[in-house]
This record gives sequence, C-alpha cells and structure tokens, in this order.
Amino acid sequence: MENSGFTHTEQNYIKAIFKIQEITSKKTVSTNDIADRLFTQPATVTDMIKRLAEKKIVTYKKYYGVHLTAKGEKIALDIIRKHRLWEVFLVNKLNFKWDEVHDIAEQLEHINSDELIVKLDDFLGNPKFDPHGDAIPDKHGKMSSADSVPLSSITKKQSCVFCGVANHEARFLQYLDSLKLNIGTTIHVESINSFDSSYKVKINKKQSEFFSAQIASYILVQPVNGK
Amino acid sequence: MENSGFTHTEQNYIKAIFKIQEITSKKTVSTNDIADRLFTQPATVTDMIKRLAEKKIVTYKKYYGVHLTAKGEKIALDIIRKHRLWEVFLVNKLNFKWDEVHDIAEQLEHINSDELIVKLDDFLGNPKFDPHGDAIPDKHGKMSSADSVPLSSITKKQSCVFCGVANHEARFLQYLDSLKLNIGTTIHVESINSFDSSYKVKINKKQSEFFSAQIASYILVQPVNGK
DNA sequence: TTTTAATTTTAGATTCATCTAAAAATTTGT
DNA sequence: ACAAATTTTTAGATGAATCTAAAATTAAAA
Repeated sequence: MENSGFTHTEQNYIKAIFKIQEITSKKTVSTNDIADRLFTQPATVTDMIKRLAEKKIVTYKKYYGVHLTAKGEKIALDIIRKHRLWEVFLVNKLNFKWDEVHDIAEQLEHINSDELIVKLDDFLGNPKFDPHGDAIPDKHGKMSSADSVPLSSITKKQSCVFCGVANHEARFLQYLDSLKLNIGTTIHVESINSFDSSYKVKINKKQSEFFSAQIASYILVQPVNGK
Repeated sequence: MENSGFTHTEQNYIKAIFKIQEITSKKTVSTNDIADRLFTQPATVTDMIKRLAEKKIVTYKKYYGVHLTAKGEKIALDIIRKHRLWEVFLVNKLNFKWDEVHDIAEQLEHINSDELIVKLDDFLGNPKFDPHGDAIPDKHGKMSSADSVPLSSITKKQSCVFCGVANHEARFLQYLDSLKLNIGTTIHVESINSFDSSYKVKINKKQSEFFSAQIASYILVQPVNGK
C-alpha cells in the first residue's frame, strides 16, 4: 500500500472525512463540518476536496458535500490502524498515560513504511484494541467489533466490564484515572436515578461512584451475563 | 527544546550543514555542497540559508557559505540524537537489519515530542551508540567519543574490535553481513600488503578475508592491547 | 413564496519549498 | 593579471496549503 502519493494534509482530510462519516452516519460530509474538525476555513476545504475528488478519494457534488470512495476508506482505515498501533506502543511500551498519547500518535500515523507497521504490530503482539478500547483495523481494514454499549443504555442493576470510551478528551480520561477506572475494570450498576438518568455504581467491588447521564454516555461497557 | 518552529525541510538543511561541517571540517559550508547532499538546486539552497540566517541558525556571508551557530548546532545534534535512538529501536526491538533502517529513521527523527524521546531513550536502556556504531548525542548534545580508527590506519599485525562503519550504504552493510562481521566482532590483522595497502584478516578467529584499502577505510576498529 | 439566513464556492493573496534561466561574484589557469 | 571556468545569487514561475472577502447557491422562515 505504502500510503505515499498522499501528503500529510491530504491524509488528515481523509481521516477527518472518515471520522465525520462515522459519527454522523450521514451519506455526505459537509464542507463546514470538515473545516470545523480541522480548524481551518471552508474555502480551504473546498480547494482540498476538489483535489481529493480528482484523485478519486471522494465523490464530490458542488454544494452537496463529499463521500469517501472505497479507495478513500481504505486509506482512512490504514491511517487509523497506524495511529492506534502507535498508541498501544506509547502506552504499553513507553509507559505514557492514555490521555497523553493522542498528539504524538497524530504525528506517528504519517510515517510511511509498510514493513514498519508489520513489525510494530508483531512487536506489540498484534493487539485488537488500542488503549482507549477502540478497535484497531487489520491490514485489510477489518475491525473486530467491540460489542460494547454506553453505560447509559443499561437499564437494570447488573455487572458490566469497562471496555472503552466515547470521549477522548484528556480531562475526561484523567477523571476516569482518578477513579481507578481502567479498561477491564468491573462496573456494577447499583441503582439508576429515573429522574436524571444518573447512575450509582460500584467499581471493582470497592468504592461507589455516581455518574451523570453525560458521563454514563461516554463510558462503554460489555454487560456481564447480559440477558 | 521541542524543536518546533522549524519545518521538516529546515531541519533537513540544518542536519545537512552539520554533517558537511563534520565531514569536511572546513569553517564554512558551500551552497553547492548542501545542494548536492540534499539533491536540490543551488538556487533553492540560497533561499533557504537566507531564512536560516534570519533565524540565527547559521551565519551567512554572501558567496562565502554558511556556518552553524551554537543554536543551529544544538538543533542538529538533537535531530541526530532522535535519528539514532530510533535506529536502535528499529534494530533492537523491531528486528530490522542495520541496512534497512535509515529511511524510516529519517522520517521518525522529525517527530516532535521531548517526552517521547526521554521515554524512548529509557525504554532502549539509554544506549550510547546506534546500530552502526555511531555515538548518540545525549540530551545536551554531548557524544561519547568512540575512540575508533579506520582499519586502514592499523600498521601492524594485531587484534581489533569492529566498532563502526564510515560508510552507511546498504550494499556495504550487506557485504559485512555476508562475512558475519557484526559490531563487537574481533578482527585479527594477519598481514598487510604494502603494495596496495590491502589487508588479510581473520574474523572471530574463524574465516580469513581480504579487505581492499577502500573497504579497510570504511571499517572502524578499536585496537586491542593497543600500544 | 419570497425574503432572509446559512452554507459553499470563487477570486485574489500569502508563505514555503521548489524549479530554470540569466546575471553577478569568486576562483582558477595560463 | 586577465580571461575562462566555476560557483553563487537574483529574478521570475509553479504547486501545495492556507487565508480573507465577496459572490453564488441552498436551506429556512415568515
């Protein structure tokens, strides 16, 4: 594959379009959404998507936004694969904390060498998930489905395993750290406040905590003995 | 330090100027020498060194070449430190061969994060030399002197330890591999041909080999029981 | 269904890094 | 020491990535 032929900037646009598609699950991605995500001007985005359209990375209809082609999606998944593998490296090997790795991985994801990624993947033990619980696409772009749901969708008292976050802000991750809530930790739902949809939970069979509805929506879990 | 404020390209020029200074040990580095090393045009180099001069990275006198300032030298050493640490990572951790790592390290050296380099250095066990035997500058730019000499400067039959190369071409490194000549291997000089200055040596007390004067000049050794 | 608001595109500039061709300065050779 | 050769710089262009301001198009609202 050797993602050459695409500049850093082009790669960033491709990834941004992919992520917006993922989040909004709309058919097309708007110029403004891309501009917002990349902290750039709509005019700049228009120029870039024209170039990406010429390179058959996106389909583009004036005034109606863009959509990644199969080729574009493959490139996006390849960048995401690299990003998440590097995050695993930074956390598991270099002892970075999970809230510190994003910016560095954002740089490392642009390093261009297929052989490097093969060897890095092996070195890390071919991980399927990154330190935040996000699935790592394999070399063909396939992702193992995490099979997780937001804690906020749990409606009865039961045990769950914390397996990912739906918010990657450093401040949120640090908050979870302060509760000693790590990926793999058991969360037992003790009660749900039907008024504000907040949760009272027990973490690791130890301390009790309260989660607002918002926080509960950011905590991804797998129900245990789920019925 | 956080080498920000310098583009990839600027960093490449700074490193190139440093290396040319190192090789030629002349006071100033010429426009053409930089152009040759970076496979670019002299006119392009003139533009860039003007910018570097404005940023106080080099001293520049029209028509008389450039010289790195203390600031420029510090930046160059920082880039070289990163390059060599990454090479250690690639060879020692990812099992790349020593002839395969240059281009990848050339990309990785531009990753910008002081914390990353501190942690990488620790992870690698604070190595003092890279896989080719080149000294790794410490965080202050200090390098441990390798104390090595080219095999071609050895004038009598004696044992030496192979500790580095003065030529980093993949083909040369592969040639040494084919002789099972690795860093640390003992080379015993059996005879020196006074006509063409070629060497007959025994490697690791096993096979005998012949080295032309040219090859001998590329093999760096530390004499054993040196007198 | 028009008018208004929001979004998107075009037009014209700027900066970085690069090029070629031509001019200027330095170095070399006789 | 002067002409020839080499090196270096200037001048003018180009492409990538960005900006602002204005024009065009689409979407929303009265």
